[in-house]
Amino acid sequence: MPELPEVGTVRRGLVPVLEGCMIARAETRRPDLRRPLPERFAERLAGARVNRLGRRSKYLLADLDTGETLVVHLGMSGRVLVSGAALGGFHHAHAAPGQHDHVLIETAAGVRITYNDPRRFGLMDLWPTDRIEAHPLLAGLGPEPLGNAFGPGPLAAGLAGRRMPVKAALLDQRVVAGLGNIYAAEALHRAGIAPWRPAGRIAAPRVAALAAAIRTVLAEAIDAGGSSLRDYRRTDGELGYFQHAFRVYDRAGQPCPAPGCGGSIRRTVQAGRSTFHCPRCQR
DNA sequence: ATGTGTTCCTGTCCGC
DNA sequence: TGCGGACAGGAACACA
Repeated sequence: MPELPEVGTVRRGLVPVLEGCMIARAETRRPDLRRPLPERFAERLAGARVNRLGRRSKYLLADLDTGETLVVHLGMSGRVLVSGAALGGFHHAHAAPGQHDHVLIETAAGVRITYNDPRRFGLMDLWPTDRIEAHPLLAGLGPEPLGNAFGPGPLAAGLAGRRMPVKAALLDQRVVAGLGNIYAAEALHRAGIAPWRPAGRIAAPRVAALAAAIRTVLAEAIDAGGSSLRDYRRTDGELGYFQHAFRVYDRAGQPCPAPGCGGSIRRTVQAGRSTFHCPRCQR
């Protein structure tokens, strides 16, 4: 579910209530998500101050003053909701946890952060902050698409020699970190590249256009607060609205929005994932 | 080494 | 209305 813009939006919502704040209490309502939660997870969080809340690819990273970093991935259906902020000294009661509320974190200021994940494809881990780049899930990640380490050159290098469809290559987090099914399809449409084209067989100018399209579509989606289809919500429970700006994703049979194109959006399946594209203007 | 298929889990939607 | 099957923002893993 959440790709880079959604995780970035969650981070934006959490920064004001978490960064610089103390975790007063944590509660795990089951022992595992996709994999077991860390040993003594709640105890290791309680009393810790959050020095900084960052994001790497689709991971949230909360640096604690205990020397550990809390690593959170939302999987397909993970949500983070903020509630119960103390306003003017008035603390209102927290709602009873719901069925898929798996982890609760409460700050010293009376804010509750609820991690909800029906499918439990998400994960949480604790890892030494000074070695966070060596975390097994982070070590192999490619460049951040919005950072200086990404551009036409790095993208071309990541795609070079690969015969798999470029759409599948964009989902490989080693090539570029943070793209998922929506934004890979949207970036390819903006760049006019067909999703089944072999990744290593795209001319340099078109790879450059793709790198630019990746950056712009992600930046626009972040501005829109991400895309809400089914599960995703912002931390205040509101919807993102970038789904209204989709040009191909989930638009099978609808007209291609490219000016003067007149094509019709098609849905196909690649590597087990739905792909949407316009056969007319994507080559 | 690369690339594809399967799997984890729950919820929703659609056709019969 | 019930039931089965397809499908869903991810990605690790087993395999050809």
